[in-house]
Amino acid sequence: MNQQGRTLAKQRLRAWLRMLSAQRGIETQLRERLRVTHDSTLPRFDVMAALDRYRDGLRMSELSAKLKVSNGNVTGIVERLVSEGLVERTAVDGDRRAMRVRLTPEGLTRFADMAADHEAWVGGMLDTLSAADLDTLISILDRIGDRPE
Amino acid sequence: MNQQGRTLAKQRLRAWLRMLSAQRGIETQLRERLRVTHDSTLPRFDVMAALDRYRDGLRMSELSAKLKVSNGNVTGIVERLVSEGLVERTAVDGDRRAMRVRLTPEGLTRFADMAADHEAWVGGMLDTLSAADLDTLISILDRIGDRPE
DNA sequence: GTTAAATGTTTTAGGCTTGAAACAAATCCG
DNA sequence: CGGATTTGTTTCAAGCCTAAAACATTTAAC
Repeated sequence: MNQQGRTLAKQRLRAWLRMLSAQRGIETQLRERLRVTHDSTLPRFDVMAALDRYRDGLRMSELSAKLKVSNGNVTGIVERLVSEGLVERTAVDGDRRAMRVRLTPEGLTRFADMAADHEAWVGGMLDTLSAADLDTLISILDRIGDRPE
Repeated sequence: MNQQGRTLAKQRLRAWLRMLSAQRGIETQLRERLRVTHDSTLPRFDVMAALDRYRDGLRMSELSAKLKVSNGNVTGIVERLVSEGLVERTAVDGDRRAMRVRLTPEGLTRFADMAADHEAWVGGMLDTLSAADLDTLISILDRIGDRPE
């Protein structure tokens, strides 16, 4: 490999490490604030956000696909949300294997509260970026080919 | 808040969600490949990368600070690396509370192998980005203020 | 219709992660 | 000095996460 290729590879690695660092910093903040302010966690927030967007509910497998996490993982998180009364599971008629999950009325209002804070927190952490920066960032991120093969 | 502020906040949220999505996609790939090719994990790789950079070793607390994870977390990961013979812990003289952790010779060569693959994998996933994109991305990420208060 | 394959979900085993509590050693301070 | 605080690390309880196995149900293929 030539010099240019080597340098480019190093630069890509550097970019990845910065992404990782920024992401961890932001997540640490969000996790902490969600815990203190709403006695909740990021994974629960993520599940509720998906269900808030799909008000008719989602199947377990749709949920794990949206969130890009394993099926078994979602099972546990939903279980806790159900026991907190924020989410409910109903049978899907026509397919006795599947479960439909959706927010309860309580879950809906609780999520609205959390989402408002969440948006403000993220906004605060990214407030050093201009509208142009944000557009640029999004367009670059969208071009990352992180799919297998 | 005016229309512009609202839109900007939404755009920031959108940028954050893209970061998260790209990051998860890349991590999923790296985790899988590290597992299949080197029978290892990302957290172990991260610890070894830090120790590879600081050949004289690091204290447990320095290690957790570099990696931005909790102390207790590092304890467990180092424990497994020690049992695999890739890392060793020695007393710090002058302070009987502290431990110095470093790669073993075996750990050093094993890490070199993994790091080469890792760099190539990351390079492959970011190969749609030009040198200019990478510079832009890094400069934007570096301006994110993810520190508390 | 019966068997075989595929699909949807949960369970399991093991590892990662955190925040808080526990412990030990070092330092501060009267 | 001797007690109080701080510092470095581990332990603990709980939750998150994955891959693989197990299970139930549905669909496909004879």
